[in-house]
Amino acid sequence: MEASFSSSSLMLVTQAVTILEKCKTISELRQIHAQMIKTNLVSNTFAASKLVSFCCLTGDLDHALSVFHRIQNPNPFIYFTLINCFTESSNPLESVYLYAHMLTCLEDWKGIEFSLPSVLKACGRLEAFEEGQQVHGQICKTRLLFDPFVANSVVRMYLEFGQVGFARRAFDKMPERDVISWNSLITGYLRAGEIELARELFDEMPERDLVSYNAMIDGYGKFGKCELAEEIFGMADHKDVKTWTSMISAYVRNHYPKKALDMFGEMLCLGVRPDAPALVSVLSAIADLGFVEEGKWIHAYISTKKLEMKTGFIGSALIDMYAKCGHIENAYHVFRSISHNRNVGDWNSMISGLAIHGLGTEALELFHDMEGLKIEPDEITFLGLLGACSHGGLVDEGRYCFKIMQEKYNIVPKVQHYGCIIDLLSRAGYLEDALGVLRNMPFEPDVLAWKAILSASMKHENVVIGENAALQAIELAPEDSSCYVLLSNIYAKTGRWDDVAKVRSRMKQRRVGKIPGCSSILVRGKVHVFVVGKAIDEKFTREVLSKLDDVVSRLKLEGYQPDLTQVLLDVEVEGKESLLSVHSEKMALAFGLTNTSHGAPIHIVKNLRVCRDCHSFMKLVSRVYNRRIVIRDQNRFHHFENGFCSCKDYW
DNA sequence: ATAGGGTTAG
Repeated sequence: MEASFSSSSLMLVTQAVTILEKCKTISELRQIHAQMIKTNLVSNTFAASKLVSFCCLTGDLDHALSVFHRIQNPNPFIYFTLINCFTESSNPLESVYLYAHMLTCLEDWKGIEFSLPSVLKACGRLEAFEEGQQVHGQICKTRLLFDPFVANSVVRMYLEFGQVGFARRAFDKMPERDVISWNSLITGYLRAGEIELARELFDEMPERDLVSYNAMIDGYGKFGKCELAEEIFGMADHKDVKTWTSMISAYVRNHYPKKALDMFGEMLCLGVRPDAPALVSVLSAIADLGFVEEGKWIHAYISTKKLEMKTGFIGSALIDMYAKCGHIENAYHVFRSISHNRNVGDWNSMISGLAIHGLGTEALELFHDMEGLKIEPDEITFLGLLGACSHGGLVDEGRYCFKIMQEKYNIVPKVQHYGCIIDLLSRAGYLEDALGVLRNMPFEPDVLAWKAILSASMKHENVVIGENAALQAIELAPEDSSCYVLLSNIYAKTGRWDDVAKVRSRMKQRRVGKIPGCSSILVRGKVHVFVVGKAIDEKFTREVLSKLDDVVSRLKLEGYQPDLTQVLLDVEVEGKESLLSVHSEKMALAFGLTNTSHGAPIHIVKNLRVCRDCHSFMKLVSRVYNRRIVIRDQNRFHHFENGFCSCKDYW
């Protein structure tokens, strides 16, 4: 039949291919296919190959395969097209079959090397280690190993299996190594946490390109080695937006948000255009700092550059930034503006945002909408929801979320989810129930679980449970100062000053330092930072202390009595009082009162939890001075207005 | 056809 094709059928082939190229839908494709069968064009290798590629493009893989099996002399390229497609499909096994088929059917193996990276990738996706080794074996027996793409793909496959040792051996046996071989292995080591080995390779490699530096910076950042990341960053002569983003996110991850923000500024000065990942990481730094002005600038930048909010993380990063800067309405505004293209991350950011503002009911409503739209929640959604219930004191709702997460959505709770539910129950006063969950969960209780019980015991004045929880927490995290502080709080509260002293000396012995409380406030575009009794910029200290004196006297007229129960030291009442009155958030507030216009809201960010005395102090100030005060503490927001706090004194 | 950066989380 094929032999009888003449110049006129060649025209038919050309025609068919032209039509195929214009074809848009699967049904059109099927019509063309039918036509090709009628005219026997399917037996023409070229036309049929074209048909196969178009089927692949449209994702109709079954169809592609059935056409393929009728091709009389398939060439390596058509195998390559199919293998490539199947590797990325839900059925990567087919590409291994096709590979075997190819080896037996093709007489001339020229061109098969193009398929090998895909076949190796398919083995990786199938977690078929032995098959992968077999393919590797075949490669070693041929000249294929001299193809850099093939040899590098072998390394890549072993890394995907998590077999760094095998990858290293394949790397060592490569006849030639190019920069990609080195980079692959370096990233492999970094992902496996072998950062020293990665560095050795990095130092050893004959030539480096940009990717080598970027990979090292990112790898160091992910393992908490900011200084080393900085070293590599300094070594890189050329930097692109990924180099900068790697360094910025290293800072973000290791809680140096200010450095991250400065680095972003430097990048802009050098004329490097930020793309979506760069903006997302700087937004996360800004969220940490609570610098809403900077955040608004980024938001405007995104709008003018028309960067897509529907794909990727831009939407959720913006929502998170506004929520963490205390502007929950702006967060909601962004959330609404992307109503047509929301992904689960956008919902999660909004739910968690509502949670930290104590808006539990609103978070639950949002979840309800989400369910209505059939958007599949994930484990982070439930962390947000449980947190929302916890902050809002919604015990039954929290229990319900914990239940449906498992029963309706088949999500196996992680230790964090148990932590949330323990926090929820204990905070609401169900200390015994919380202990029950802690004892029965399929994990060893971690520090945070015990700390949840501990702080709830403080709140509900249960010394016995509290003391035990504190001891457990200290056992698990002897370096964490907050556990000692809470334990000594318990003793202080019951007047057990000897025990307070013991805790303090144990802290000294173990060289555990108490993290100093620290509050910051943004005034006229500049951030001012305060610690107990002083301003970091010392020239403000006197002014602030004297203002604070005035405020305290005025509040006392309104019935303010300092709550001394939370001061740890065994000192005279007067000493306690003076210590309490200069807590960092009070300092920041006093500064805010004098330096912002009357009636303007005051935003403060604090690194620790706000203490009970500061809390009642802020409530009174909000009424007496008629100011809205927004404080973000370690865990959540407090909105003070007209004598009340949004947390309803439940925090 | 093989190598590099991003969100939400007790």
